[in-house]
Amino acid sequence: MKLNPKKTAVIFKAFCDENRIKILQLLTDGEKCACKLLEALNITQPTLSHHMKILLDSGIVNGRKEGKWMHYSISKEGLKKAQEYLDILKEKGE
Amino acid sequence: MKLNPKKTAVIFKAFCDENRIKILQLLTDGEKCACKLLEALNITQPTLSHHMKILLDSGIVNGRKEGKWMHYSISKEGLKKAQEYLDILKEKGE
DNA sequence: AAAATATATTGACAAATCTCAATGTATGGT
DNA sequence: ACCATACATTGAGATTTGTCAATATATTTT
Repeated sequence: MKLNPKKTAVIFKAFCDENRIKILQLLTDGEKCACKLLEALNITQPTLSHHMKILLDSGIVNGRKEGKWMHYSISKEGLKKAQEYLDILKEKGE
Repeated sequence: MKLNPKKTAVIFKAFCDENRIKILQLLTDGEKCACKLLEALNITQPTLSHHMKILLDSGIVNGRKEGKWMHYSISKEGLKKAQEYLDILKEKGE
């Protein structure tokens, strides 16, 4: 198997920033709205919004809008895909 | 389990640059010296050296010096650790 | 319709990252 | 000792990224 370098980099951008790791960690105990995440982090609302966009683009996080609220949760499929990509790097290509 | 945000980000920096993905992909079929990697990539030697340092720091790549040559290979332990970190993000914290 | 709330977008700035040319450091060969 | 080779380091420029204040949009409430 072969990875698309550009696409792969986009996926793993989810994990290469300190605040995004914190966000993902907060989401491990279930779906949370942006306002809850904001409370737990020492960043401003636009900064959170910026990180959430990157996380959505990576496919590691899902978003669901409900009224005024944006609910975010970890995408198991996204995580699974990321792990599969790491598996590909383990494969010995003959 | 809890992740250290800073350390985790350092590990995953290995995968969030296009050229580093290409490098990792080249290493999937076994150990290679820097000169071979350089041939295969459209970057200068200092740029390669820069990326290899990041890859070594991440623990995803091992380095072995033999005479004039630097041999790089994928660290299975490093990859395993990265996958374990992704597993932690899957865990539902009650 | 006006006000309030939750989030996104824009624009600006600072810091980090990527890249290269030039130079430095080992190591091996002559 | 000198030269060549393989790689690392330094320094500089360009791009990207992270951050914030200000503003915009969407939704609910009054």
